Amino acid sequence: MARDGNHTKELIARTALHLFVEQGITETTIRDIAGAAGVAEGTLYRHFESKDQLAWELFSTNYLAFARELDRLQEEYDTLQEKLAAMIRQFCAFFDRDPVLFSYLLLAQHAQLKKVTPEMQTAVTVLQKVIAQGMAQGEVPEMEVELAAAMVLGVVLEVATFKAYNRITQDLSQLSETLVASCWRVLTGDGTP
Amino acid sequence: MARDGNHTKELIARTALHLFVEQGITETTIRDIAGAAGVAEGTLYRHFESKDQLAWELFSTNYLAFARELDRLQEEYDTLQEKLAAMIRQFCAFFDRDPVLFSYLLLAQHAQLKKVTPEMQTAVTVLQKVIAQGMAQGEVPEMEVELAAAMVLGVVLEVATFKAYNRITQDLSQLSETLVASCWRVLTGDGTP
DNA sequence: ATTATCAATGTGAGCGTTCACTCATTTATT
DNA sequence: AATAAATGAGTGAACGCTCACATTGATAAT
Repeated sequence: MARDGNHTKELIARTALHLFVEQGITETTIRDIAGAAGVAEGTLYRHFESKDQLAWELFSTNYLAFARELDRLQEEYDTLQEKLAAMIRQFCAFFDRDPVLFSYLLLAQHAQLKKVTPEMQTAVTVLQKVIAQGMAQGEVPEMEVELAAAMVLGVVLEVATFKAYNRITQDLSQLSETLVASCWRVLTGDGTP
Repeated sequence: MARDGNHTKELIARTALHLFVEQGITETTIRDIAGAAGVAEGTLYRHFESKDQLAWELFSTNYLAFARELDRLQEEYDTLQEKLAAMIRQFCAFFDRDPVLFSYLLLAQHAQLKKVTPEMQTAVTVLQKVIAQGMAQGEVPEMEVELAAAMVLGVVLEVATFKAYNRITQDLSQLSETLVASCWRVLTGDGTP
């Protein structure tokens, strides 16, 4: 191997990730990425087919890997309450470990989600599955699974978004138990006050 | 007045709104908008300074107007519970009335929020103000206002997002009482299980 | 009633710029 | 010497925007 190509690819990917988050994907040019990474434009095309493919690889790899991680985790527990708590803690840890990556997944969703085929497992489908099981077991009252999933996801995702915008200062992991409790309250209410 | 210019401006604005939501702002060209609206490119510049200004006008007008609407509404009620319920119902009605506009505000946020100065009143600041008052009155337990606002906003916003993606079929207004109940449960829990 | 005038509105070919991407060449490693 | 990696000037296409000109309709003068 000459001039570690893998290191260069990683460097380009990380640099692109940061710039995409700061400026948006379309607003970031190949020259921007190459310049910030300290490589020539041509080098980028030795490691990625195109700018689109770079953006997609950055998205799909991490988006799908996170879904697998969540699914593997939920299998370790028996009740919805435990599964949900574990997933939320994992989510918070993921955010704290790499906030830039999280922001990218959030940002790129609109553009890239069209390329996600229905049979792919995402964080949303895992959450819906777990909630549906919990309802079938009578652990929480019956309601529309999609609605329940949206509300739970909303609690966690919006807090993460606030954190990404520095509207919240604490680490997400410090807030995970509050989030778990709030999500549980949302699920155990049946909607009639 | 010759060849109703106001009508043309509205036509261009609505067309741009739809295309921006479908394809993204940067991905939509002036030619796209002009073509879809059935006018020449030059006509667009007769009514808007630039593409950026068109996107900003579309955003700021509606974003700030909605915040004013919410603030006016909350003033009509005395308790946090009533204020919150009224605001959520208003939010749902707004979405159902013009889902495309809502999607645009959601989509454009990332790009346009930098131009929103801190002293401008937004839906988020109104929500935070109302929640802070409710806590001061002892109506709900004390907790970080930003965190509480994020969770409440998340519940409503994510359900709206699901609806925008057709993951939920009912009108948002049909779900408003469920959302109100869920948000209330989030606020009245103190986070310690 | 007819015509002239004028400002508002609409047009689209063309301009300068920027962009993603290519490729002949150079550099580093084995 | 052979190969993998890196380079950056160059290319064609697409973009936002301009501008000289055409069209329209209201108003005023005849």
